[in-house]
Amino acid sequence: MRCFFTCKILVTVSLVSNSIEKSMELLRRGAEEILLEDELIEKLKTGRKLRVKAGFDPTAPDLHLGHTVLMNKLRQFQDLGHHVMFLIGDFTGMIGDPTGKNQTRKPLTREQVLLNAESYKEQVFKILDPDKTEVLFNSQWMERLGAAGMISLAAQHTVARMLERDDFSKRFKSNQPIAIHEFLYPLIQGWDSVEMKADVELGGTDQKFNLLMGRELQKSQGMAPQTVLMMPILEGLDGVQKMSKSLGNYIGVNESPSEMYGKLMSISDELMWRYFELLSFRPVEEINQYRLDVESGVNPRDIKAKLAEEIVIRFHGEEAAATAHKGAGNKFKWGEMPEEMPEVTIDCDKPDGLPIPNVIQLAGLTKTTGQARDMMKQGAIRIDGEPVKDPKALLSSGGTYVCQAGKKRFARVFIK
RNA sequence: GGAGGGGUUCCCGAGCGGUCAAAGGGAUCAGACUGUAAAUCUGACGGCUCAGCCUUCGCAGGUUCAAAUCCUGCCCCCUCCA
Repeated sequence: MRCFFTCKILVTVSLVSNSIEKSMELLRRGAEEILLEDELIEKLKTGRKLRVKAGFDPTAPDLHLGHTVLMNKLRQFQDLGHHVMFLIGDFTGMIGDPTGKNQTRKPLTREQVLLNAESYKEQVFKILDPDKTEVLFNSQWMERLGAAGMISLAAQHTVARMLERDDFSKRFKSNQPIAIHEFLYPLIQGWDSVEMKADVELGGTDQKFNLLMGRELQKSQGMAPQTVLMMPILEGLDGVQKMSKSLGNYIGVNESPSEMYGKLMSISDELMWRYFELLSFRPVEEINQYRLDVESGVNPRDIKAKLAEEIVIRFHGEEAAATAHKGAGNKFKWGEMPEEMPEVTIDCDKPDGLPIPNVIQLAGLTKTTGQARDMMKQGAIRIDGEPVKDPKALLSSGGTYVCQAGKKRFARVFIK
């Protein structure tokens, strides 16, 4: 806005700086840290297409909303006309990024990596424009580097500096193992930046060390160091730990509209603001207004519904979002059943029928019959909507029953 | 290569001959409450044909009426020295 007034005086200069300021405003949104910001501004001033890099390990084949935080930022660069390079770390994937890990990762096989990479691409293009995105694999140059190259790369850094890194030093201090190859990971990620001639690299804040390594290596190769833009890590449904598949606290981009909607509605009120900040495309002013609304008594649930709707639309379209709303509706209240539920047929070999705990377990509603028994004691098991507490009660063959374990898990069971 | 410490149920972590399916915490699941929330309270949390039975305490043997606990060998991790 400041620029706006100066425009009147210095027309040519300010036209440029005005658009740069606008771009920066967009790029800064949600970003945790930009190293170095002035450097980025200088790069933008040159007016050339910047080479923007973001790398992904094809370790887990399914993208979740946490990944999209970064994608959204990439998309913004793309919209500003820059060159987005989507790097699939097929080579590094075989090492496993040690970031944030308190133990050594299990390496993936080549087949797994390639398979995951394919599915990655597919999902990524729900957000990025495929025509404007260059997809790269780091095996392309890493294989060519060879053992000798690897050693000279490794010579660029010292153990002491590696141990400066928080997760390494923590593991080191607490006597957890660190395998040698894990030290190679940041070096390779940095080397990718050299090979890709990256002007900017995006990554999560947990990637800081790896991202900065790119700068170091680029400098040592006589290149201008890349600007590093870090996005915060999205918390998972629990609101504490980062969203990740292995923790099971995620919302997958491929999940059904009603699942997605339901999960978004189940996040805490506190977390909702965080999701707005990092996932919503709504203007900041609008989100601030929501906050004020809630403070003055508006039910946070209704605001949360707006968020859920926006996200579902992004991945499934308007129409699906409308249905998601209904489908996810009052699913979790006692007495109301979802329209759709898994149907299961169970073979019964006994003349009297099957005990309910066994039916519940066989229908996949609980892992074990013991768990089903425990839930029965608490009145959490319902058959056709009626709580049943007797673990010896039988369901006879030939009948179809709506079985329910807790509020969320349903199945329509036919007993043969 | 040498010396020492350690591997317990999803995770952390007690136990160190019987009363141990194994304290406590976390995570998880369920019930109440509620806004499909959080917080809180309550309960469950190895498996089963469940008032009983079966399988677990790095792995394999052994001692004993009885072992997570004692002995032997092996595997793995960590620390210090070289």
